Amino acid sequence: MTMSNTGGRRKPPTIHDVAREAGVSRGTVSRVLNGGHYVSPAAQEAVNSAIRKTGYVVNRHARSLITGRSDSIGFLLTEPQERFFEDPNFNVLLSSCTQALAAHDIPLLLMLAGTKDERRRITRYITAGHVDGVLLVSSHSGDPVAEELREAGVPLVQCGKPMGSGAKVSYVAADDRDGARDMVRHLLSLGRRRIAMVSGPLDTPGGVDRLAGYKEVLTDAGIAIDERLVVSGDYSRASGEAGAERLLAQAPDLDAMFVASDLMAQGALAALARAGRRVPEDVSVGGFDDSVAALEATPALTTIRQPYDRISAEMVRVLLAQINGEDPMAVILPTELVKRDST
Amino acid sequence: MTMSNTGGRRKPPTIHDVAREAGVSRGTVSRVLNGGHYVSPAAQEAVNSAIRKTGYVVNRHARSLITGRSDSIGFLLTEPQERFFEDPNFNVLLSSCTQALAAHDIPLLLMLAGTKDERRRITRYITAGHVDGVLLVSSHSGDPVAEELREAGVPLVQCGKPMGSGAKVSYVAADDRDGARDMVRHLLSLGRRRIAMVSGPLDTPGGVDRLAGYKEVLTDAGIAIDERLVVSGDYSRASGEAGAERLLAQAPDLDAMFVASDLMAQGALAALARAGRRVPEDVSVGGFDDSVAALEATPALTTIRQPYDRISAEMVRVLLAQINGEDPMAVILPTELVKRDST
DNA sequence: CTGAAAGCGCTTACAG
DNA sequence: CTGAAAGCGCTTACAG
Repeated sequence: MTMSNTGGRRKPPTIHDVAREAGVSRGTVSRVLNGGHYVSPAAQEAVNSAIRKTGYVVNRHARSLITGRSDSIGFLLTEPQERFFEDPNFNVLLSSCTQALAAHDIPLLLMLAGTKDERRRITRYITAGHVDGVLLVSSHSGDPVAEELREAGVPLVQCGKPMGSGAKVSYVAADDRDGARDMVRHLLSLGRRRIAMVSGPLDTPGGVDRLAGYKEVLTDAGIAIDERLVVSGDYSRASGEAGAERLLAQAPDLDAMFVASDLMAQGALAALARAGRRVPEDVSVGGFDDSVAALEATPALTTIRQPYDRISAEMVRVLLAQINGEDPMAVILPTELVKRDST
Repeated sequence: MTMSNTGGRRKPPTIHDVAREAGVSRGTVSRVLNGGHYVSPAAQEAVNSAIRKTGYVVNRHARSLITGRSDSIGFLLTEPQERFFEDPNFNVLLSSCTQALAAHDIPLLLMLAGTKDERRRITRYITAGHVDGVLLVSSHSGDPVAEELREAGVPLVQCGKPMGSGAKVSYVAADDRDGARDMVRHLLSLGRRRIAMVSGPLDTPGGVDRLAGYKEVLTDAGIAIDERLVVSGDYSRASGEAGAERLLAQAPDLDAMFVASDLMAQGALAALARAGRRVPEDVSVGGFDDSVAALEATPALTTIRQPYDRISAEMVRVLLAQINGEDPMAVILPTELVKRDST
């Protein structure tokens, strides 16, 4: 028992050690490990106390070898990383997915596949069965990785509605269109009538749907859509700044701006400040996301909250269900208007 | 061969399939997989082409079961996550570590252990051998996890100099003290004489060392240290704002601020703007990190660049060496002054 | 240089 | 409810 442990790693106890300690067979130990079905209370008890005593932790490799499952999940980013890492939403998503999985004792493998080469390597790794399923963060349409994984039958859930074909892919998304509607209605309720919009990229669902919500509410209010009031950015801060500048040039009489992400709204705020427009006195500004960027902005941004904690939890739930044989499904979560100082 | 693949996952080829295809034994296949020693060129060739043909990918679980290695690395965060996720440096670190490991075909497991419970669970997981080594991001002194892992003999490298005991732990860090010296010298060269500092937390090495560099240069320049010119924050934006406000109250005649992180400097900039001080005309402001926060700031921040790409690469290199039996080592990387518009 | 064989630590029918 | 046994896919001495 008194093993000389000179810095090296001890050999961990195996199921065999537990069985000996508990006075049962390895099969019985395995049974209590896997749910305790068909095990007598006495054996159950003996095994549990032996596990505590030995400090036994299951060897996942041995288990995976036989079950054919890896008991791990991949978190895959298939686009240039800068975009995601710049975006505060990404952090929230990554950390809450990690936590949701931790609750199931499932480790998360982070996979970055920004280049073609990396995508090939990682697709191979995944299809070889090294993870049981994939949480995919990729907004653009026609992502080849998503398609390949789907064809290979890898359980998959996307964050955000996929643009592409109506293929049966699971996804979890906030209700972009409804969020946009809420924001524009709020702006209208403030008496604003020349409401501009900086949308997201129009090859992403968030870009398209938020713009659609904007147009819908204005039209319903009897306000004609003025194309000079609409520009689009790429969700980066810089593009929000450029977009706002363009709007100020095209439509100097604007009295509100709905910007499709908080980060872009930060940029818009900078452009407005430079142009000498006061926020919210002269121009009301609404963002989208309710990320830390909304609070960091000056003034603090009125925005549409995307429930990223719930999104992550649902992504994990849907993926786990799919791994267990359930069919794909889409989950749409409601957003919420958060009023702060910019409107 | 024409297996009906109704959406399910095909059973991947095994070493046995490759052996049959190549007309050799499984042992020989394994040998070429593991470096090709003691294999004839002909066999080598046959096996490689069989691998291509079958699309074989090694089953890591089977391999790990026998080698006793997991062929994966953990990236462990032992503090409340908000801190790290708010900090843009963290993203850079995480993504470049992932990439550095990908080059070795080693997957990275993300591990968040913000609470005591999680720390216990994860320590257990790690010491059970589920990862071969750990990249640890934890700045505070006396982190119990670091200590436990070290005692268990788990290969470990920390990001940043550990505060605690002079224990033999590997770490990789930027030269904080030297970076601080460069910044303060730069401020002096601009003619500034009432240079204030917002330091980091004084229970972190970055907090202590950057402050030491500041004091050293001033003293060398024959300027007495004025304690009213020194406050400390916790690296958050808010604490930078609060710190700058305190400085302005305590020492209204200050003509420069050296702020120990770009994020805090953003906050300081906001406080200065509110106080009506122009940057850099009235007050020169220097940051630290050269994170995206430096570029997002208005005006763009003069700062000290921490080479996070190199830091990550070195962390991975040192960890891999340690896994292969090498002794721990510390690596200190030089910083660089980046001049922008705030000084 | 190469094949046959043992064994890594676990799970799971199969008998009882 | 429980034990004995087979087998998951690989690596590695061991003979040749």
